Amino acid sequence: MASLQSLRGMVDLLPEHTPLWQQLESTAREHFRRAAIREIRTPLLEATELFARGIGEATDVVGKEMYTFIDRGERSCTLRPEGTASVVRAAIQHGLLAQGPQRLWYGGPMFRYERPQAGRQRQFHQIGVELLGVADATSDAEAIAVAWDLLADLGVGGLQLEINSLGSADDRLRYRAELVSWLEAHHDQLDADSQKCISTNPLRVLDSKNADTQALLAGAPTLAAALCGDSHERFSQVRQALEALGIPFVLNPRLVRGLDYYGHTAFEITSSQLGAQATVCGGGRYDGLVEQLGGPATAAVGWAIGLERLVLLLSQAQGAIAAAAAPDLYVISRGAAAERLALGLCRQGRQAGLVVERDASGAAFAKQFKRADKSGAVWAAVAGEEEAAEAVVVLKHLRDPQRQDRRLPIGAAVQELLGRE
RNA sequence: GCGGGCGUCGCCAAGUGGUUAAGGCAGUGGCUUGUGGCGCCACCAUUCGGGGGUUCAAGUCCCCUCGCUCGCCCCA
Repeated sequence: MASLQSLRGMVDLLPEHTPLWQQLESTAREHFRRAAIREIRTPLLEATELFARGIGEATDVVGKEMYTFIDRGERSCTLRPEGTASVVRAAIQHGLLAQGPQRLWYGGPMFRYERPQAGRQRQFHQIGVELLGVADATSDAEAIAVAWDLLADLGVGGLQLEINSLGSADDRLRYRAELVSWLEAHHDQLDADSQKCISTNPLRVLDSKNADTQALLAGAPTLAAALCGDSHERFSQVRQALEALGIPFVLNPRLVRGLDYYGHTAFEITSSQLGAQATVCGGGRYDGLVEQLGGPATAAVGWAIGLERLVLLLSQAQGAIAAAAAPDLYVISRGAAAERLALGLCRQGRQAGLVVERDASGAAFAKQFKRADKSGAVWAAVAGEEEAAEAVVVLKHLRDPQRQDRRLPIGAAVQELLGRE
């Protein structure tokens, strides 16, 4: 088409799709409300430095996926590629952390310049939870439980929770050195992508999708073995808490995160019903981030759910969700005076709480009745020249041919329908 | 950034080089000058994402380009 199109990776959600999104969002809101987690809304646009410092300069997200530009004030700005950094920035900026632990959730569009594929767009939507100022292992489990219960309640099938411990910063530093020397010793047996990772982000080699590399890694030093006693103990407490909650999980010693701020607990919830992009929810602990962004030392744990993938799952699981409700009343009119009368009826009906649709086509009555029928409305109100002259409308039941039509002034017609609903 | 698949009406979709590009859905008008759901009739792509080329002849073959899509990387 030569006509204008949306930008690559930027999709329109048409009216037939928005009900599912609305249902999903309202279910999430209800879960957060019950968990005493409050909403925070931050700007879509932030200083580039926030993400560079928060997520990590060396990550792919910051290195090659951000929508960054210089604004008219010569500032480098970036459309948020994720939500955590903004939430932490806002918490620091407004001194929320001085008021005790913060239980926050956020939602909305995020932007990453990637090649679109199933379940991945350039403008995509996340909903996420951040628990700031909580250091105990049970909070990790609580955060996971909120995500797990939400997904289960939405009816997402084939869920699996995978967890791992990335250990403390010291643990990772030590392990990283061990791993790098091992990887270098086996350099020639690795796939090309993994070879490139050795110098930039060696831990990522662990979850390579290359089968040969995975087989080779069986002999590599493990992250678990590199954890210090405290880290081990902490991870064990998280697992015990999950067991106590009855939330099933599998240990995945190869699970690592792509954002630099994570440490200790890392987890992903995947669905077997998705294709290559199987992760619906990802998160973990990030005890160093608040301080790194200039705030007080604050322990924290959080996660994000990708809504596009969720919608993909839900739309194939339950088929198309019920479309918007049919109107209570469909108003048919013809002729200038009748159209004015019909307009007034619509307004009164709506003010009274009815869902009212008006046919503004001025087409033949037969046509308008066809559309009234198709709209799914139970009642139709008809106004033509005769009715307009008497200031009444004809109320007609569209689903029961036995019912008599009634001629009523518009106020009485609205009352009549309210009584019957 | 790198691979594979695909691109014919708003949607689905025939069409395997030969004169006027099936059909279905949706839409519009009518049969029915003010009463629907069924039925019937008519209308609805001078054009096959765009641009070049090959050929007497191209939606059908070739090249380029754009777009969509799936996967890699990475991530939710």
